[in-house]
Amino acid sequence: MPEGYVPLRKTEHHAVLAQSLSNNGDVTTQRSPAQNNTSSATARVASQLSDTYYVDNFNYLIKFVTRHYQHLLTADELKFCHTYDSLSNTAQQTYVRLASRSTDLLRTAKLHYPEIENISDGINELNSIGFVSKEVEFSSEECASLFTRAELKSVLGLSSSQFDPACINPDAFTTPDLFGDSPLTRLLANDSIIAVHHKELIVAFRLLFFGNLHQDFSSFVLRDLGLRQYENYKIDSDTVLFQEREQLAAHLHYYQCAELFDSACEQGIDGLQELHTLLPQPLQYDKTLDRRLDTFKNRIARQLERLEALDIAAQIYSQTTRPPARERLARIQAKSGNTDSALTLCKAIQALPLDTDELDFANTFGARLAKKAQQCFTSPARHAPPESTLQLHAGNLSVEFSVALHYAKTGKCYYLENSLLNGIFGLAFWDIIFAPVSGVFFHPFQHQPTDFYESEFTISREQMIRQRLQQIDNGQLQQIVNSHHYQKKGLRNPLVNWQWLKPHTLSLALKRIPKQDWQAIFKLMLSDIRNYRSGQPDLIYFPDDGGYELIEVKAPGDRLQKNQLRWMHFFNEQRMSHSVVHVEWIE
DNA sequence: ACCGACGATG
DNA sequence: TTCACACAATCAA
DNA sequence: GATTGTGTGTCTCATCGTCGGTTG
Ligand SMILES: [Mn+2]
Ligand SMILES: [Mn+2]
Repeated sequence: MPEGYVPLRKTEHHAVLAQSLSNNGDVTTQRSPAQNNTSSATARVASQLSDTYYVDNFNYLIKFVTRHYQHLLTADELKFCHTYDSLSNTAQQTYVRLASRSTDLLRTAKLHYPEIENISDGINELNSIGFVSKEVEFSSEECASLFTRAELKSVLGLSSSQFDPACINPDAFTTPDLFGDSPLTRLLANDSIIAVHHKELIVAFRLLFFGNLHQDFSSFVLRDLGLRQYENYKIDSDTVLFQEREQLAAHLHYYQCAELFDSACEQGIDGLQELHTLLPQPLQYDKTLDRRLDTFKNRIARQLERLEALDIAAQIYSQTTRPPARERLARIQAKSGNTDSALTLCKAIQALPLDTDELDFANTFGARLAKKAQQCFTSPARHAPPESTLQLHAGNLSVEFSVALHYAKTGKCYYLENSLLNGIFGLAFWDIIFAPVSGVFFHPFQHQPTDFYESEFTISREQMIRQRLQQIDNGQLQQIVNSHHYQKKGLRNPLVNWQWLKPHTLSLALKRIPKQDWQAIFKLMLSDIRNYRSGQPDLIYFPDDGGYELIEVKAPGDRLQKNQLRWMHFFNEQRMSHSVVHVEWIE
């Protein structure tokens, strides 16, 4: 099943090793990132949280939504905020603790909060105003998930090793045994079940505050512990993320649909089609909603393609503009023998491409289609990068490191892939990325402006970008990069990977690569950050004789990817030294 | 007894 | 809760 | 050669306790 992947988390955390290869041929491995940094941004680390931190954070959120969004809140939501405010400290503590648990049903015996003086007082108070229920009805499935397998086995008398909680008889928990006790009363002999209410309101509040649902209260904690440090950008208090209630409702609605994706996949074509009809309507004034909906529609349609429901997929693709919708549509048309409309679509993409990827597709795919159909189609010639072959002994190292080691004999060579150009771009334009453009910073936990990958990013900052390119022309690049590297070290930036960027490598790159080349690189990246932040060559090589070369390493059987070819094409046009090295293993 | 996944925590 | 890359399988001419 | 799907390394904040399964 291609979609619906199971994300697996690695608990074993391998220390990240940054290998730098010098021309004595020795391989130095450095542990990173530096914990005892002396620079300004990393000065504050490992602070302690106050003992009321979680209530403080919750109160902050409540205050934020009532202050900024009072007019958008429903009567229920307002009442919730008001009631919460009137609670005793103990009840507030208790509610925040309970609401931060992942399930709605909880066992009181499993609650251990030593900082709450008397948690049963808190629960009683919450019960009286309806924030929790002490009397709960629950299904046998819910009951099974509340207790451990050992507990269930012992109380149900099913000691079999093949015990499956999924097929417990619905009445099993309530059926009295010989002594007149039901399994449930035994499970609850020294325990009780409570239900936590109104958690869905907190979800809505999170959306109002963060603008998304993948961030939560841990953002506060991680910041306050100094584990995630954000740039101190100016938050735009004039613009507000949501104007209308229908907007909030639509986003919440979307997130509910997104959760259904996996099960819809399992239900096949009908399930996916049903899910598509379930989606909220877009709103003209909400571009974020458009983006979320279009991305999701593309995902549904892509899965329908896999199930060979091409017509339905095509219909959904044609409802969105977001790439790769037009690419997929053209492929479907070509596949179903509709060469003419596929070609027309390719020409439309060529005329008004929405991004680089789409344009490259139209050029290559259109040319191939036209050739087959013997029609006329114009597309730029493809660049064939200089290639060479290197014979190496197979060892423990990856191909990239093996080649780097080879080049280290005659210079310095680093395996940095996207980290180098991205990192220098991020440092060179740091202040512009975090510039106070209106409506791009809404809360203190953003690592990038909301429009970072949009085409408006460049337009909204045109003046600043022009100035920066001029400064680079005046020879100030090295100074700008170095000062940002020093001042901002450890702060989050969408393009800067601090562990891989060592000052030595930075200064070498800035010294060896001329400013005209940097200007061209930056202009290119600014033209489409999303598509040009990847595909950069594996290695950068600084020969002892001077100069530099960007090298993409290819093991036997591996070939250039689309985005890698794009960069090679650019290097060629800019007359920057580049090549592809094919490795042949010997012995 | 050991492990890996997972939730809770600050 | 990826994301970007390498790699393998498949199909078509 | 083109396309697609799958696997892998790297990246998440780090650590502790529990659960459930496998191994001895
Ligand atoms: Mn690579
Ligand atoms: Mn490579």
